[in-house]
Amino acid sequence: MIDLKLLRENPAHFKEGARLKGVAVDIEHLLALDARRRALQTSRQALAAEQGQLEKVVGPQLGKLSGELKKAADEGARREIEGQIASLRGQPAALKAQVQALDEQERAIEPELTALLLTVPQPPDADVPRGEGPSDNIEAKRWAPAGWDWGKSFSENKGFPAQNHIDLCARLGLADFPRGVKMSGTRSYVLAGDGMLLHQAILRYALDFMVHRNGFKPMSVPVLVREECMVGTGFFPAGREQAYQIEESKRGGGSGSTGGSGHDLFLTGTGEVGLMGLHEGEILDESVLPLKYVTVSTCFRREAGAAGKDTAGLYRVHVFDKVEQVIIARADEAESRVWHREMIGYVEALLQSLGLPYRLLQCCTADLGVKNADMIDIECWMPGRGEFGETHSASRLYDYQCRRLNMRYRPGGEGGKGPTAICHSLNNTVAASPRLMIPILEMYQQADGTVKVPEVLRAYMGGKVQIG
RNA sequence: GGAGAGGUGGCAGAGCGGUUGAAUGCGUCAGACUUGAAAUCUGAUUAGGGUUUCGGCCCUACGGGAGUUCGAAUCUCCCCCUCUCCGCCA
Repeated sequence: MIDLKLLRENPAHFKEGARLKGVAVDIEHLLALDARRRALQTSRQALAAEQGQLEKVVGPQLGKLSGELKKAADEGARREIEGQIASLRGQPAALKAQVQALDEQERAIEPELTALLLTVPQPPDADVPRGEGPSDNIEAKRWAPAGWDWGKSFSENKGFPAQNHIDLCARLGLADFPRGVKMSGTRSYVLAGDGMLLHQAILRYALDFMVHRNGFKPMSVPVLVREECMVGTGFFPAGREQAYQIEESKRGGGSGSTGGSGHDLFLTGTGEVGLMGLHEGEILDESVLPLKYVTVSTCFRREAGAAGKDTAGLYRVHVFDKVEQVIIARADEAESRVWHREMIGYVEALLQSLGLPYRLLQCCTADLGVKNADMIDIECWMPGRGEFGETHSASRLYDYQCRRLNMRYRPGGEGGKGPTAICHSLNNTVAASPRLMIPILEMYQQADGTVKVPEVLRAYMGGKVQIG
């Protein structure tokens, strides 16, 4: 969520940002709603103050009068006092009605304003290249292990033609697609034998890599979360159709403590949701920043709108596992930029240790998504596809996500004074599998159809050197 | 699944119809004392928002929502959450 105050001060900046991202949002209307709400607020508050004053005066008088009423003997005095009470009661009541009327008007605006505000995208940073779509993304760097020549094809490099991972999986019994589909429908799979072991080896290696070499704190977080968590992390409302929804609200039942919940739950599409949700609504001590978290979690994606795309194999699936890194930092642009580079660096080191050719892709404005000020994708070379495939995505969000989550800290350290500040957040994939199995299987295949196990993974596969 | 208890400031914990944004303790910060520290004493210490002549002024919030009342942290209803006991169970 963007800062409404900044929007008021500089609407043009946000209009231009939305335009660059190709997001349609009526900012003029938002500003009008905001202005109207503030006008209502101002007059409401003035009336409420007056009402409060009056109540303080009238209250005790009422108490006194009702005491006198009890004691009053004759009918005449009684009626006199009752009249006074009635008129006293009428005074604040009239104001209260006015306040309520204004309240109602304000409440009528609120949902629309909030909904609109949530859809205003974070403007791209000035140094993000402008573009219309993925084709305008810019390759920023390319790396390959010794012996790999980008100028040559796979078979020229290796001396034999590449099989794609689907064939390799079938031949080596690493994955069973028909049975996956039988149980769970399209985009489902079963990993078997060494395929399952390789999958687990990747995840565990990546987790250890972040924990032991880069000082991240390993966490296990929920993958089944409430709507607020999805909205807070910025995946809703824009990506609502991508998430699986568990309709607990429709089950009813549930009395008291253990019973069913009245709220729907959602399966998360990335560990980022659970990690960022951890400190929702908290005011953190500045000394704990930056928080560096890593999780390995199962990710669920409906892949709505991707019908017919990448239907075969392990590339685009509904359920996968991912090691994800997240950093929650001080509100400082320069610091955010440094962490962004760091987080990309960790992944580069990981991929280099795996010997996988990759490139960094500077995403253009149109490809950033609503949350990001900047995003760098990392793509691994996938010989079976004959092209790069996205395996990582490193996002820099400034305070966009933390504002939604109401995640703050108090600058100035030492118990702190002064106003709170909203944290900055960043995230990046560490390893998503089975997708990362694709470049591994395809790059490590040998002429005889077997697959070498990357050296760094062998310890995680019981010392196995070769599959098949 | 059954039965009960409870959700108050950074934490613990009072308040149970008005002057309580909230006692008290702990923590934290500032000052005093001290060579320094500890101990002690004094003071400060919720957040969000509106408005501002930038000195302030004001509104909102005691899990969330609705209600009763002239007035609600306090009473009623619904929801969410936590805990205890029994049952079941990876």
